[in-house]
Amino acid sequence: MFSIGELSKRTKVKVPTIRYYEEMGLLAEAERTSGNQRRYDKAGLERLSFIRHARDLGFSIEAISSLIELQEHPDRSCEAATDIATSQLEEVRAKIKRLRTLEKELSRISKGCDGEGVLGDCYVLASLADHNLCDREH
Amino acid sequence: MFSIGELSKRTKVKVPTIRYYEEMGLLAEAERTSGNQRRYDKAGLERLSFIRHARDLGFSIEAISSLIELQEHPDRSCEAATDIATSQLEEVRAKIKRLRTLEKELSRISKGCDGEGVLGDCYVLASLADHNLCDREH
DNA sequence: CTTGAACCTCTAGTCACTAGAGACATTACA
DNA sequence: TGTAATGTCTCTAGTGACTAGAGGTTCAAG
Repeated sequence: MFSIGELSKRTKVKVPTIRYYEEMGLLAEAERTSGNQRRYDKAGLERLSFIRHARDLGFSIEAISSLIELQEHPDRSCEAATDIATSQLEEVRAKIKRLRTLEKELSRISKGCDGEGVLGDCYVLASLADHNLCDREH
Repeated sequence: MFSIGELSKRTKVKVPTIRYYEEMGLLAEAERTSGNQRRYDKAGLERLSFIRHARDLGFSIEAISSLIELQEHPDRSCEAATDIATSQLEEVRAKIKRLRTLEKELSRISKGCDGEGVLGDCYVLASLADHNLCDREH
């Protein structure tokens, strides 16, 4: 059994974040010492590692909740879990696509201005003021 | 002179968002009718278009504030504006990089599981539980 | 047995909005 | 001119996923 600080060190999840996850129902309520401090075991560590890993991959708290619920029924079909992962993948791909468009636009804007002139003629500001100067929609 | 709703239609920025921008100091306080309703002119429209466009490109409210301040001194060097745009571009590139890593990882996880088995053997859940199953850091 | 670090709960703040309540203003039409 | 519908006003609270801080308690080392 170890303390919340120890759990924090091992998982690299900050202490207040662990308490937050408990409040959100991602982590079961921890056992307590007689002095009301949380104590964790290996199961708690594994659960939090799972959450941390999923968060790193961009899964929302809600999605993680669903995944955890699924974990608790190992006999069921794993279609639902695969669905969640796939839709997360789609979201990531959509974000990448959008960011690539922005990248092109921003790089065009940055390049258009060498930073040496005066703001009155600045291409950065002009581009932002006038959408028509853009190559494409975004 | 036109109303906030009209301005909203023309810029595609929602009415409460316009009021929010005013509160945040991005938009000057609008003139009012005798009945206390906001009225805008061409200058207000242009200013809001600028803000909208910059937000679309992912600039933070704070960055936009700086850009607007710069706009008000057309005699100064445009280096600062270029800096803001460039750092925004760097942020976007960093995000893309990170998301690409996630994409690879998620696609590996999704592919590992055809959704036909049972949760107890689900590769999606196993991958999330055990970081060691990952190809690389993320 | 004392000290100091770690822990507890609770509230409030972050960002960029969004939603809703309840009251007042404007506009279109009869 | 009357009225009904739509628009607008302010204010408060909620979103997601935390983070920061106050003020108090408990633990572990020496």
